[in-house]
This record gives sequence, C-alpha cells and structure tokens, in this order.
Amino acid sequence: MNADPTRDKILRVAARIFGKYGFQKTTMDEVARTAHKAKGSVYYHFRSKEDLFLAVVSEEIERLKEALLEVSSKKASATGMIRDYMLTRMKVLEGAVNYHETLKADFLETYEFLDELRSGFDAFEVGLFSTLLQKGVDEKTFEIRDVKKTAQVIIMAMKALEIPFFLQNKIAEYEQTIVELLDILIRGLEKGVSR
Amino acid sequence: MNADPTRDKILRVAARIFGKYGFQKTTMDEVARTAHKAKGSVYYHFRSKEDLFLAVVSEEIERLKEALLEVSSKKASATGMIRDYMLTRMKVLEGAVNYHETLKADFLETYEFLDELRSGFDAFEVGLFSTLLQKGVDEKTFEIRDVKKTAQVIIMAMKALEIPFFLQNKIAEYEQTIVELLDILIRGLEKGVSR
DNA sequence: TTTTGACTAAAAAACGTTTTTGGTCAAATT
DNA sequence: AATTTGACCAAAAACGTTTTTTAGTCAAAA
Repeated sequence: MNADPTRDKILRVAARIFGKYGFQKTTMDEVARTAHKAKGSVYYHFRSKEDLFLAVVSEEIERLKEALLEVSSKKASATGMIRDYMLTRMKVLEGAVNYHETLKADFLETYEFLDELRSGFDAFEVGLFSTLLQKGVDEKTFEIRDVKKTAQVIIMAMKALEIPFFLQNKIAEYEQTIVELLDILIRGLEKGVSR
Repeated sequence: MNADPTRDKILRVAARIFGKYGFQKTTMDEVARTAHKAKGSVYYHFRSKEDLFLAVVSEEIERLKEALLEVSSKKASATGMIRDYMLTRMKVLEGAVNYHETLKADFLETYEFLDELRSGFDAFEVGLFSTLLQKGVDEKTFEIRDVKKTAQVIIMAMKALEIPFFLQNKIAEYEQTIVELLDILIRGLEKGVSR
C-alpha cells in the first residue's frame, strides 16, 4: 500500500534536514539535492514545504503513539503502567527532534498549519491516559472523581514540563524532577482513608 | 533611608516602560524623557541599563516575597496554606510584568545578569515552601521522606507551568489546571494507609 | 552631592541591490 | 498514465552600505 521509494527517500532526507536546521532554515532545494531528486519531484509528492514538514512530524507522532499504545497494552498494575507510560513518553519524545521544532514554533511564532496535528495528538493522549486511570479505578487502587478531567490536567502539566525539558536542553535536570513529581501524583490518585 | 524622589521617579517610570516594551525595546532616552530628567541623572542613580532593569525586577520580586511571607505567617492548616501559597503566587506573578520579561529572556536569549536574582529567588522559595511542607509533617497530615527535595520538585514544576501560563497568555486555560493539579499533589503528600 | 545636556563610539535601523527560495510547468522518461 | 526533470518566475531573504539611534561619559552648572 505504501511503498514509494522516491517519496520515502524524500521523507527520510527531509526528516534529517528539518531536524538539523528547523523548518525555516531548511530549503526545498537542499532536500531535493540531498535526496538526489529534482525539485519538481519533491513537489510531485508533497504539495508544499508545510505539507512536507507535516508529513515528517506526523511520522514522529505516529511512532510515539505506537510506543504509548504498546505500553498501554501490557498487563501490569495501573500504577506501574502509568509510570511506564511517562518514562516511555519522555524517552521517545527526546528523539522526536522535529516534534520539538513544532514546540519551539508554537512558542516563537505560530505555525498554524500544525494546530490540527497537535490537537489530534492531544486528544489521542487524553483518551489513552484516561483508560490507564480508569484501569486504576477498576482495580480499586485509584479514587478519581472525573477520570477524563484528571487525564487532561496531568497531560497538560506534562506538556508544560516538556518546554524547559527539551527547548532549553535541561533534560538531565528535569528528568529527575518529573520522576519524583510522578511519584507524588500517583500517590495523590491512590485510594486512601486519610481524607 | 530610602527616599530619593528622583531615583524613585526614574524607577517607577522605568518599570512602566520596561513592562510595556521589554528590556531590549526600551531606551534610556525614553526613560529619562518620560521621567522629566536628563539622561545623566538616570546614569547617576543607575550604572547601566542592565542595572536599572535589575532594580525594577528586584522590586517586583520583593513584592512577591512579601506576599508569600504573609501567606506563610498566617495560622492555618498546612494544606490550606499551601493552596493559598500557590494561588497568591499565581495572582502576584500575573501582575509582575517585568518578571515575565526575565522569563522570556531566559528563553529566547540569556540575560545572564539576571541569573543571580533568579537563583536567589529560587532559593528563597524552596526554603519557604519547605517550612510549609515541614509544618504539614509536624501536624501529621503529610508524610514526606525528603522535605527539601520535595519542595524543590514542586517549585520547579510550578516554574515550568509559568511558561505557557504567562508567556503564551494561556492564563485562563492554565489557572484551572494548576488548581486541579494542586489538589492531586496535596493528596499525594497526605498521610494515608493505602501504601 | 546632584543634575544637566552636549558629546562619542558602537549598535541598530533603513535602504537599495543581489541572491536565494518556494513553487510552477512543459517537456522528457518510465 | 504516472512519474521525474530542470529551466523559469515572482517573492522573500541576504547582503552591503549609509543614516539614525542608543548606551554610556563628562565637564560644567546648580
């Protein structure tokens, strides 16, 4: 179904160059040249530079989705799965250099052509994370009034933490923080008699 | 001790202009002109543009410190005080427009002349927040292994949340999130039998 | 001790010119 | 028919130069 060597080559080359120079500083000429294709070919497969970048980021997000789905399909306690979910999220995101670019873009200028992609991924994540939380509720380890809302809050917080994490390259500094924060959050979700 | 009308006027005017245009786009000429002083006067009281900006931000941070100290001096339960602390933090920070500028600066370029101020405030906050957490431990409502570490983690998370909050003007969106997140965090700190 | 404003060197803005870039298309190739 | 090519174009970015603005100084005045 999806085996176009030219298209694939362009996509791979574009991912590398976009990842290195960012959206703005990458030129379609360089992509074409590096892929050993004529520029017209690039435009035959992708309508515009934005479209090409979108395809590149889509692939990265697809990879992230797959990794998260895999974590979620494993048989483990809800607590362990949530911890695993966040660590996987962090690790895969670290390698998703073009996704970082969208973060940065969202920050400095706004590339609205990415909005749809971003909000789609957001919805996916809230949905998936909700099932993890619900699992905890079903297992009677968590006590959560509004599962979806809670998922939204935690995902939003994680997204906020991504910013210093990846954009300012404070990875080492923040990794530890996120792990510790996660411990407190998980305890906060757990059932207890204290309240 | 501190009642120099010229200096005060310059500082007030500078705070307004820096707040409106940011550090880079503010000119010392405009500050002097708006304060109805000669430029030499500005330089008599402040050694440089950086020094003037530092003084402006210092004042804002001082105000924030005072507000947080006041919250911490009230007699209330640790849980209530922490909630109050964060809400106060958010409200005062919202009005500290020049502090936002340092956030932005830290992000886009680095104004290292602000580093000392920032890290000083960080240390202050971790210290103060630690006493609130310790209060909870003493009251036997919290169960915390390493109080200082926990304070550092939570403060760092709050600082990360500031970024989308103030820099991208997503205030309405994030306010609710922070309040809900805080609820989970507080529950996570509370003593319970579940674990 | 404090304030002033003319002064300077350096940085930034403005401007016109050249080069590069995103995107097109008719012709060639598969 | 589907794909690939590279010359081509208008618009944008980069470049180099001139002009203006800016941070900071200092001798004189208050």
